[in-house]
Amino acid sequence: MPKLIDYPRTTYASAWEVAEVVDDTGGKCTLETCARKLDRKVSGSFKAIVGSAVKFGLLTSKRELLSTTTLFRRIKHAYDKQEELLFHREAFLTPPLFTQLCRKFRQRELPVQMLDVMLIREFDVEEINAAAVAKAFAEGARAVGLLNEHNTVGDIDQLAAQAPPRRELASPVPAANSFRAPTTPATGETQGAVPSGDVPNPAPAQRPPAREPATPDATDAVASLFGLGGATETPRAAPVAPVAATGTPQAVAEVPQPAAPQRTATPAVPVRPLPTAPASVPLTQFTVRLTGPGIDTQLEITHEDDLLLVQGFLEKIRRQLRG
DNA sequence: GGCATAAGCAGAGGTCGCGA
DNA sequence: TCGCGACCTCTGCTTATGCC
Repeated sequence: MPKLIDYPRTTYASAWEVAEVVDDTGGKCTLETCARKLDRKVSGSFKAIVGSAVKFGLLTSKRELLSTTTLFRRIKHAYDKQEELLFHREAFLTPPLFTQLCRKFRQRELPVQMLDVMLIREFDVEEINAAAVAKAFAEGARAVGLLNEHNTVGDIDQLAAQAPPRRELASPVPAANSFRAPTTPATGETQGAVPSGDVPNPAPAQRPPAREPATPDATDAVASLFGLGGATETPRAAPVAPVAATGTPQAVAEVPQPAAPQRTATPAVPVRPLPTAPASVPLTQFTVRLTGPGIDTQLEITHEDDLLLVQGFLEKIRRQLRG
């Protein structure tokens, strides 16, 4: 097997399309059959879509045999549109990376233009995948109602808490979500708090823990750019979907986090205040301020390496200008 | 014989270059 | 930008080997 990535590289819509085709064939079919039904070949790009469907918890894939999951069937057989949207949301948040992004930008503006940079720097997303993953996230979040027209990310916990009690289908209790990080009694997290259908559920020890941000502390300059340093919440591998299989909406098993910032008062793009006492700035400290669409912040340069970051952002801006 | 470890192999799925 | 398809990578399974 290749290096496994735990984030989808294609859009939720394309993953859903593949899952629907599998469902049309009776809930089970081979990769080849699925491709044929979509008038496509079993190519690398098609495998990427199937891989995304698996990562969204819509399908399972074993030995070229694709099967729909309980989560997919829940969506398909939702009682009403509201419930359908709720389950779509659950599927969309199955990849831990997407959950972390939603938590990170909870009720704040998603820096769409810089999202790929953040994915690379903070979430260990491969550079070659970053743009696709950023697109997949933005499009999917919009589709499931987690991102509004102002690019503000909804509060996934609040939305889930508002959800009506789950009306179970007559199906077995779904297995614990394979994408969730195993929980430890020490942290009080509940393992498999999220039903995700029959997604393959290898022993937690066999899977890497859900991705943690590469540099969750306040020292990450990109995080600082968006006011997401240590003072703000850190994305965790906490479970996402807050609806328990027993039918009662539950609060997500949050791990202890630093005091949450005043979310409602947080500007879309937080601006770090300019130093009020320039006289106290060391002679070796420089500051670069960047303002523009979706960004208004400053970078403090105290080390040669910081210049690389500035160069990266300038390059990004250059690409935007060339647009 | 039982267990631990290494080696070999198959296959899933990600990567990459190319073309439409 | 997207799809194709060859190629690459590496996990998990099976088998072989060595040690007790």
